[in-house]
Amino acid sequence: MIAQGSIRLLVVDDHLPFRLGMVAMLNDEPDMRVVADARDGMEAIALYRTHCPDVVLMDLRLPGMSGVETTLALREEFPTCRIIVITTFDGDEDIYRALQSGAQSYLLKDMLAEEMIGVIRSVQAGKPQIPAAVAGRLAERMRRPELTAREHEVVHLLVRGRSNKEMATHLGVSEETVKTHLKGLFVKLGVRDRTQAAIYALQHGIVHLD
Amino acid sequence: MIAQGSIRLLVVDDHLPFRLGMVAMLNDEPDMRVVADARDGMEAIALYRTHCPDVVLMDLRLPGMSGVETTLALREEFPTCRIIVITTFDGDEDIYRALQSGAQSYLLKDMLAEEMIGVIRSVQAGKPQIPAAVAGRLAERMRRPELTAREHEVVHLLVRGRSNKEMATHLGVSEETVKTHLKGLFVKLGVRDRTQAAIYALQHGIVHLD
DNA sequence: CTAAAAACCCCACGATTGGGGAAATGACAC
DNA sequence: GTGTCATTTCCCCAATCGTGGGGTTTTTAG
Repeated sequence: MIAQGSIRLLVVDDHLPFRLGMVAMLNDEPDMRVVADARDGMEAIALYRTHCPDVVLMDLRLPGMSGVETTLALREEFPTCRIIVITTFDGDEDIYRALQSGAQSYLLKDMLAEEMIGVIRSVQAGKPQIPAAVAGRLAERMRRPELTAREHEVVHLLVRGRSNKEMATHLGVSEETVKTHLKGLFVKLGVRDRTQAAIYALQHGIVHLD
Repeated sequence: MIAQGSIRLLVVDDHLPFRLGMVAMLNDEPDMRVVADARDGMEAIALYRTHCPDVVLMDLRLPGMSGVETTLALREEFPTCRIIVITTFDGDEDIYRALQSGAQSYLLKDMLAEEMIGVIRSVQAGKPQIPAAVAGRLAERMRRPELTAREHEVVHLLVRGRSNKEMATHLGVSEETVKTHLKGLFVKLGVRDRTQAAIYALQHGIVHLD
């Protein structure tokens, strides 16, 4: 009778050494057991169906479906499933979107084992904890005004290095309109020009390269 | 007589799960043994001194000393030491600098176990192999003209979002001079404006955020 | 339904930036 | 010394960009 209150886990990450390490680290805890591991979103969903784990540990950058897309799909099919994102991305927007899409908590890969273990137990217990470092970033995100749909399109094109004229053509609007959206963007991001806006967007995870 | 031709390894990475996973994966090979693991550069150097491993597996992003700095320090003290960088960074400049600083090969964390194992054996045998994906990026780097010291300073300030005037003040030169350096930068990077240059520099690892 | 808010659109002006070229200095290699 | 290269300064000029303001449409809340 090992696994009476045992927490059954699914690890999703495309790095083999990381998956192996998580398995080793978690199986070392007496009340935890990794029942499966997946290298991408499709595999994660399939394995969730067959194993019905208690908690999923999900990376954000995955080949094919992203971690956020996989989280949304899992929460759609299994509304009660518990997902903890674990990643190196520490942009406030990454954190916000992960929690928004249904994740219960958010861990960074350089955290201590005890912290990770503690968060997993808290999520399993239905009282999810958010590490202080992550909560701080989330607070940053909350202080930033919401971008409009157009502003998101504009900042996306900006990080692709497009000029105002190119954005205008691409969006089917006038160049003056693009400039208006950029103005709003600069104010909301607290920057003064397009270069700072592009860097800010990358740094905070509002837009990703590739 | 297990370890006759056994390869003794040191793993350097700040992510605990990754270190554990590498240890598990490599110790699974009959001819390999992880003799120590470090979470930062200082620890890596200390452990190298006491264990004299055959090959070091080194991450690039470490707290304190970077992977490149640690590699330089190790190669200085132990000119024959063999180092393989293993990281998620795939910018051509990251690869170039790692090999430049004395690393024998370069692996990406999402590669297959067989590929990693094969590269470690080849490095141990004194005939280092570079994975095709990495070699391709390196070729990209070779097609790009070398930046001058000033151009590096300028692109660094550019990624910090500074204006021409601010760069001029910061560098103690005229604004016209800054523009000249920017012109050279645009030509060498194959871009047309500062925003594209900043993005290019980040994407290719010429400058890193933080 | 109406009023307010938000999003979207446009013009005009000054500031900043980018593109062409030219040239002087110093360091360094041949 | 000669030649190459990095660094620096300057010019002119055109294009792009950022900021002021004003205006219209769409959404949302009551």
